[in-house]
Amino acid sequence: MINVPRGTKDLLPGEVEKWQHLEELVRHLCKLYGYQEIRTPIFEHTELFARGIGETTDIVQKEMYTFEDRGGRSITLRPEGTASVVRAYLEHHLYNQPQPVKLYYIGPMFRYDRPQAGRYRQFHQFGLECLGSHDPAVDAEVICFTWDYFQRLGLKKFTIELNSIGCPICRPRYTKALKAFFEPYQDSLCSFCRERLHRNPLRVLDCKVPQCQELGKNAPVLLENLCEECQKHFSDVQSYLRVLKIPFVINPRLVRGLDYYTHTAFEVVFSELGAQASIAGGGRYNNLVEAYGGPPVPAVGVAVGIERLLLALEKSGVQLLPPKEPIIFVATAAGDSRPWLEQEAMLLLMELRNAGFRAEKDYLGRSLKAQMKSAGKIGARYVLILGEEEMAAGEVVIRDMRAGNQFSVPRENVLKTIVEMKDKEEG
RNA sequence: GUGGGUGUAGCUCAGCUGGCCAGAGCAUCAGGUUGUGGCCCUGAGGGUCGUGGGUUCGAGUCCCAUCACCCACCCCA
Repeated sequence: MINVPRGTKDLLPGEVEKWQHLEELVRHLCKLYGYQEIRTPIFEHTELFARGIGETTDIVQKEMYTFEDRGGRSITLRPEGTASVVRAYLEHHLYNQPQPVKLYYIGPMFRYDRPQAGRYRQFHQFGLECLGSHDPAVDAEVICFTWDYFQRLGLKKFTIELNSIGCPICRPRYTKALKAFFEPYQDSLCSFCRERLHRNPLRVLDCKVPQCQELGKNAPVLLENLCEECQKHFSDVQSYLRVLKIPFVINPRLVRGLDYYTHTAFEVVFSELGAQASIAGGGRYNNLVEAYGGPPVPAVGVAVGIERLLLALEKSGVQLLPPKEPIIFVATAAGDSRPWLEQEAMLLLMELRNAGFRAEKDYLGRSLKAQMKSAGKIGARYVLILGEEEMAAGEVVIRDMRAGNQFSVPRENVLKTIVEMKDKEEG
């Protein structure tokens, strides 16, 4: 018996419909916001991620699905979407198109993590990337999209956390000050933070160990040390959000690991999910395109985790299953002429489907009784019964499964009658 | 990668301190007379008790290992 690989799962009927619904809304909103879909490969040269995401991050250091292909190339299953989009933007010279270029993607991502609630090795994201504009309005648009999307789905109790992590001018200045601040207390920090202090000092402020928190209380605050330009950008983004009436809270400890990330950082948190509370994250990355060897193109983006969103929606009591298409079941009565009736049934199915109805019949050679039973089980709205006698008289029985009554109509009027009943029902 | 919990039919679970206990409900399929559903009744199929070792006369039931899932840490979607 072979099972799915660890950290992956099958999506069965009953569940996929929810995914389809989420995806449809993504596509619909992207149309409204002017984002066009881009499909990139799910694997790339390892170097793309190593350079773009950062050699020092956990993703690159221990979470990548990397392998050598038969040609000896190092290949990695994408752990996130931005790197590929930027690669494609450069590779196809999209910077020569009218700017900004607004793209969205949707699909599987892969990280070799230890699975737990809301965390899988193959998980799914959709994301937006807007390349080519510095305008804080774009930051606001991306956040607005995210908020709009969750709002339309009916998600409750989520929080948009916002921060600015500065730029290559002010952040290094700040991290240096931060290091200088903590260094005298190094021995009092937890072992993780001692490591963090070198790799990513901002994270020390986010540590949960009480002692580290205590020490961090008097540390310099990034938001108070932004350069003028960063401050302006940050306050502009906030102004836009206020005008749009999008609620947010400022979380000074919200951090992005790398130098390519600049200015805006935001996350959408659904606290009831526990340890994996973050259902979306995004921000600006004004230096990534250049880092990949392209022109200096500013950009901002967001990624939404579908599995986590689904969990959050469930906790919000959101019903995602769309109403089912009414089923018309064609049954045949037993008897010597059943083979012929079966052919008639197939023909009727086709007619119904051509007219836009969902139509089904039995394929297990069941008795009429059993056919009725299974029609009831799958929730058929009407059952058309092809009986020997009626057919001989040129008639078909239409049974209304909800009302529990039935009547005969001439064979040639079956479609017409069904359409009439449907129209009547829909008022 | 570290720590804790769990693992019995498709699903939810029972099986006390090791010995006819391999079970229930639901689901599936078939019947309840001759051409009709939803309720009810009857019956059937389906399990190497996660896997592999070990202890024992004998192991779902004890021990070890392994795998998977869940939860937490790390990190993130």
